[in-house]
Amino acid sequence: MVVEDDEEIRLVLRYALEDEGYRVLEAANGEQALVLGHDEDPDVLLVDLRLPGIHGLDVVRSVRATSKVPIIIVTAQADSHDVVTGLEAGADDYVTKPFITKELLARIRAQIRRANDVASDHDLLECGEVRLRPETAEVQVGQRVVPLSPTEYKLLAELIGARERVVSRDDLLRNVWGYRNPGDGRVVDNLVYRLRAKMEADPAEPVHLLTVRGFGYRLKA
Amino acid sequence: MVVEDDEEIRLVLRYALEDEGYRVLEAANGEQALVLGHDEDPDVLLVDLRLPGIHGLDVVRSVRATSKVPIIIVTAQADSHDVVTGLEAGADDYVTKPFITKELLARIRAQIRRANDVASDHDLLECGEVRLRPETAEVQVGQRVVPLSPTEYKLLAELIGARERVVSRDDLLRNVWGYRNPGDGRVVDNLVYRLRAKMEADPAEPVHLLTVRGFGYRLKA
DNA sequence: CCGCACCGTCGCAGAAGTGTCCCAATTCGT
DNA sequence: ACGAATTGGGACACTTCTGCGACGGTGCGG
Repeated sequence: MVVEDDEEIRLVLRYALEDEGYRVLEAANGEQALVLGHDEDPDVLLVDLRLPGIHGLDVVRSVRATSKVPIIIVTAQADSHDVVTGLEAGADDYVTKPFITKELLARIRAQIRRANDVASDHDLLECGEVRLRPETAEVQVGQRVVPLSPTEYKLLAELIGARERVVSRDDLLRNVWGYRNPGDGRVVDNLVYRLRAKMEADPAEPVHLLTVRGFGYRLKA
Repeated sequence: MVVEDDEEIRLVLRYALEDEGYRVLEAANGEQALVLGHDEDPDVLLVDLRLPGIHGLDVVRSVRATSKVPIIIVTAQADSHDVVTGLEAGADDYVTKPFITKELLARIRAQIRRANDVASDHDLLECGEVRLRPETAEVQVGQRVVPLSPTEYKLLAELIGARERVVSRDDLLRNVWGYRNPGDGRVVDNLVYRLRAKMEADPAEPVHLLTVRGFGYRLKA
């Protein structure tokens, strides 16, 4: 995704990137960037620092707050203060305009390569003995590894995201099933039952996925 | 490790780095760099391109041939050709003299951080027993070698690129077929079926190209 | 001790996801 | 032009997932 207010530069970048086989998203300002970035989940961000509205640095920070996507700053001046600030805000690299296309492409390739390497072990979601593996859609409990169905996966991800806090049935219905109105049968209980059958050694005596009577469910380390 | 023939710059770097708590090795030329690097196995290399004797680029290549240690090029001129060549020789980053110490330090930190994350090789076209041969467009599975059609080749290349991670049908449609919008029939399943017929001993019980129900396909080593 | 709310357990049927095979359209070499 | 290889689409069967309801057990307050 290219975040850049100057249309001419955007086009130059688009053509250069598409020539290399990349799919390109364009954002002319920070707001667009945040919305588009959230919806489309791009593989790399090229961000101009000088943007109308939200400053590029804030875009970097906002994105970095929720994502590990590689961010390359494209800035008009070789201002080393901006660069340092940018890198510390979470950017991974930078180039200064006027940039040499070939160099930019090399840097993009490098970032993508690195992101692929990092992705595997770095997204590891875990809570105590329970480890979720996004790369294979499996749970590992102790030494045992079990494949999960899509719903089971989402449920467990939600619970792990809450660490050891209780998550109510309503919250689960909303975030896993996408329901709007609460109280929709016993879908959650069911899924928990099935999940326990997979990940608990003794499903009748769960040690990882606990019930908190009257409130919901939670994980325990 | 600082590889730099100018003693003054070496000292500047040494002091700056030691101030940050790093331990610094110095090499005044390429030969020293290779020997010292081999014996001491440093965490980061700072390499000047203009060296007496062996050229810095060749140092980069030699080191990169056997190691993944982060290499940062320190070059006297902002010559973009050198930079591109350097990055393609295997360097991870560069700064140009005169450099701002704070920026250099930020880049070193970034490289160390990223080196800790990296785990696997990436341009290797094999995964477990499955090995792709670009020059003949064939797969080798164990001892058996089978020719592939163009689409089969691309599909397998995509899967191998993902190592053992799951790849969704949408991703495959995008990256192998070049589709833009998801959900286009069952082309993927078909290709997988044909690929399994070629590379699996028992296509009904695949051991290499696995289905992850609800998510996509993945390879297994 | 009793009743109630809450939860575990299980069976069932429709829905969704895949494997398998066949066919037509296209491409390419002969 | 003809045939082989490739490839996308579709039909059908089969497996797995998933939502729902029913039943019974358990904890809690009166």
